[in-house]
Amino acid sequence: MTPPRAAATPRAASTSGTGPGAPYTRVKQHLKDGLAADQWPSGALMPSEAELVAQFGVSRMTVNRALRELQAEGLVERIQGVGTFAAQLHKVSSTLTIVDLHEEIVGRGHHHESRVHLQRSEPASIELAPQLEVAPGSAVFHTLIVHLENGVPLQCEDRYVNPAVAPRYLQADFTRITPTHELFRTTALWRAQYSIEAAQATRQEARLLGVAADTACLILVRRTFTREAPITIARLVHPGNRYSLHGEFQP
Amino acid sequence: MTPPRAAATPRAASTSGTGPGAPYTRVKQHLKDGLAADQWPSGALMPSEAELVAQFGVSRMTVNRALRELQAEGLVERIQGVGTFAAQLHKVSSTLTIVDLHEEIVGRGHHHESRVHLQRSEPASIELAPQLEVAPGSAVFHTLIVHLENGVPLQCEDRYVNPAVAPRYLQADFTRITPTHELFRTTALWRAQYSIEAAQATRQEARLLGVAADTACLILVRRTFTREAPITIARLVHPGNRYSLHGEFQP
DNA sequence: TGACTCTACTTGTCTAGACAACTCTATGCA
DNA sequence: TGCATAGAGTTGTCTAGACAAGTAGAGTCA
Repeated sequence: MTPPRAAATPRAASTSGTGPGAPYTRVKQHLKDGLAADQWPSGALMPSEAELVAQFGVSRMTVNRALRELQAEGLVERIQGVGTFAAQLHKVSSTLTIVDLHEEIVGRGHHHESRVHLQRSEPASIELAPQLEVAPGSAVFHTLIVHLENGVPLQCEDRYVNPAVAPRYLQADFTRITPTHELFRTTALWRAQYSIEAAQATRQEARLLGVAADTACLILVRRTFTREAPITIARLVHPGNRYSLHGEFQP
Repeated sequence: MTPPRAAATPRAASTSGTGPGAPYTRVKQHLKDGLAADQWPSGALMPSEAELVAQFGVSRMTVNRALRELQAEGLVERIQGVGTFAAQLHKVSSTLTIVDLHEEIVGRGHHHESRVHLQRSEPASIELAPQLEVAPGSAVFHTLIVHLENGVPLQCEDRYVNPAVAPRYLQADFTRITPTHELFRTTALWRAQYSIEAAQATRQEARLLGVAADTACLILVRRTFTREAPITIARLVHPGNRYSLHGEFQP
């Protein structure tokens, strides 16, 4: 016999039937939720395709697609002839690829909300000006936005934008679209430069994120460029206890 | 160039001289090759599913899978009701390049010193074994090294190595060369997987790094692979206040 | 001219069944 | 006891057809 399966909660009623979207997304989200809730600890055997077919009343191809995509996302590991297992880090996924946070959160089936704390034009400080290659004192755009996933602060985004590259930046409604999305839409990304560090957030950031002032945070500072000029410099602060970056590359 | 329109015998096609592996991988590779050869410039309309079905003599689901995976890889863009288009390559993956710490420190004109705290063979724990794809309890190599830059602890490197891939690993003198260098020299890196998080170091790590136990640290866990098997898993701990990762990518 | 509808084409998804490949366990035999 | 093998269970893949959803263009009508 194959290894014993964790006694699956007969939870058919809650998710089968009326989930949002296509059947395969329902199966996928059901498994994602279970993984997030630690229903299957790392390495545990998950339900087989046949069991999911019975539970959701869909065809095997549909279940197979859901599982295949979870595997591609690194959430599960599958072994032919053996079974499907919960992968190690079901914490949070993000690659260093520049990804739109909104799409990432929604992709997890969760709710994304942006709180815009600042959206205005400011004179460039003496430290900032060379970063954006503008004259000190000339106007630059500044936004300060906190992103929430299901109501929980996930990222504090402090961003300066070069007006020469994105002149209409300030007119966007950042409660509806993210700065990343707006800049992707209006500029031609050519190069990015990033630095990642672990440190304490500033007092203001800690307050905005709702964490203690001495919490270890993951701070990513990213500068992006068109072929000619800097587009933006962003300081992205994640509370370390609920976020981890991960990625993969293949030379 | 176009494969012969083999009649409905599905398996016949796969064994008759055409590319390796499953039909969907053949379709996928064919399109990848075409994209690499600039057969479809950025934004150009690519063959429809129906055309590929006719060309390869496979079912539409098979073609669909190939295209869906290319889309997931960012190589094509698909619009329902319109068609499939060659993508402009812009969000290519980031390179969190694996750098040899020694070269990095020396490159800064500083002095590099390694303190080897552990260098031995151990039985693989139940948690570690699947990470290296070895049997639990079988021997794995373990090194624990602290790297100092100009006498200041910069990184605590806790590393496990798969003996099947690097059988002579333990014979190296790690006061003279780094594990990264040794493994680069003796193995063929194919893929790497990493996760980055901000957290507190363990008590032992804090002691080895000479920092307070509650210091925010940048922790990078990296697993590397040859084409066949895991090479090593390393936990690299940097005191957050004196280190930051940085990188750059250019599509 | 301008607005509308109809049609052809495309992708998105699902189904029910089939066979292949693989792993693990239990059984039977020497 | 030790080994070979059969069988059950699992994932991997493919098929042929179906309907839904979306787009673009041609044609129609006021």
